[in-house]
Amino acid sequence: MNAEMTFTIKQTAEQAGISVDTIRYYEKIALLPRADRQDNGHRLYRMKDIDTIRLISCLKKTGMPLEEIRPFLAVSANSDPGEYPELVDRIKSHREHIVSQIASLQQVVDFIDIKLAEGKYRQDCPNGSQAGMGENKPREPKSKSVSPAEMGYFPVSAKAGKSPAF
Amino acid sequence: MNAEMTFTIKQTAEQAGISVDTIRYYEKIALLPRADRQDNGHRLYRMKDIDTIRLISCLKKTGMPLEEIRPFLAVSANSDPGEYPELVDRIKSHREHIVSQIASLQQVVDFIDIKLAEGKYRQDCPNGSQAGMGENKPREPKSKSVSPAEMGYFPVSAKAGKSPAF
DNA sequence: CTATAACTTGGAGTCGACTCCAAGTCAATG
DNA sequence: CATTGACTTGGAGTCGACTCCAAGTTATAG
Repeated sequence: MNAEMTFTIKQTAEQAGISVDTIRYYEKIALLPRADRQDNGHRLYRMKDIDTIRLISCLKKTGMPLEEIRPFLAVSANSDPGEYPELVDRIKSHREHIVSQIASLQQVVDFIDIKLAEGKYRQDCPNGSQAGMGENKPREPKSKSVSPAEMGYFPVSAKAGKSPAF
Repeated sequence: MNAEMTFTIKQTAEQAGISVDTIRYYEKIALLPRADRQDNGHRLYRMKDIDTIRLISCLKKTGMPLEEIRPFLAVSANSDPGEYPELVDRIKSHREHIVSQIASLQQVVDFIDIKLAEGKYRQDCPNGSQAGMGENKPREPKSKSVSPAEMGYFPVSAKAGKSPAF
């Protein structure tokens, strides 16, 4: 129950798994708020700052560009999304984006599995936006089968061709 | 069915959902093999080329850098992964990468849901149980993939409090 | 015959996200 | 007191992945 544990930029970088330069860069572009400084001018971080950096790393891993991460942090900082309906909308929309990304990734996994299983390749990985799939948590969704042709940028015979046996 | 349908670069770009410049760029960096040319020098594409480009787009969406996509295409082109055990290993490893990415994304979705549901934030997406594994050294040169140390997402236990578990 | 459109090429420019550097400050150490 | 090390700053450089441009060719339309 110590008062408040604090960290140097180096310790913070280690804990969050990113470089000190990156932390300074995030502050520079104001993705992170200006960190408190000690008397000697050194940056001082607290657990919540590390959590924020971790959140950034996590979102980045989902392929979200830094600019899109901003609204998440704004909400995060305020702990009150209800007050920012616009941000909430953006977040909800990004949630949908992520959900479809999950579907897309799952298809790639299926694709790989099929290829590896039968020693053949070729056949596209259905891309894109799919209509309305719900949420759910594919914990270990073994084979869910490559989805049927749905969306598609255009009405193409693309899906035609050789189907991977099965 | 006609023998072999062919497409111009523009049609190909439209079908694959990327720009013609990007197709030329991929050829320039040899991610795509040099396309056949017509008598007038124009590039000529076939369905399989479009499939390949779609595969690239799909893998890109999973956050894979172009250089890592190469081996996939090599296997794809040969339609015989069995002959390239090394490539198969890389692909398997990328499969794992994708699976963990899915977990990561699901984490973010859960995070958002919790956030939106209770109007509070804070609680990271973290590397939660990183009690005692070696941290990734900052000296890590060029590796952006998910280090094993980076994956320890909390299960949606975030409900109750916000006290970081350590 | 010219204009337009669709392509070709090599190369330059852009953008996001770092990553590195030089010069300086400050605290502790030999 | 000189050195070492961890930090500070502003700014330059890098890298991946495009994106745009100028100059040229070829095919078709008016």
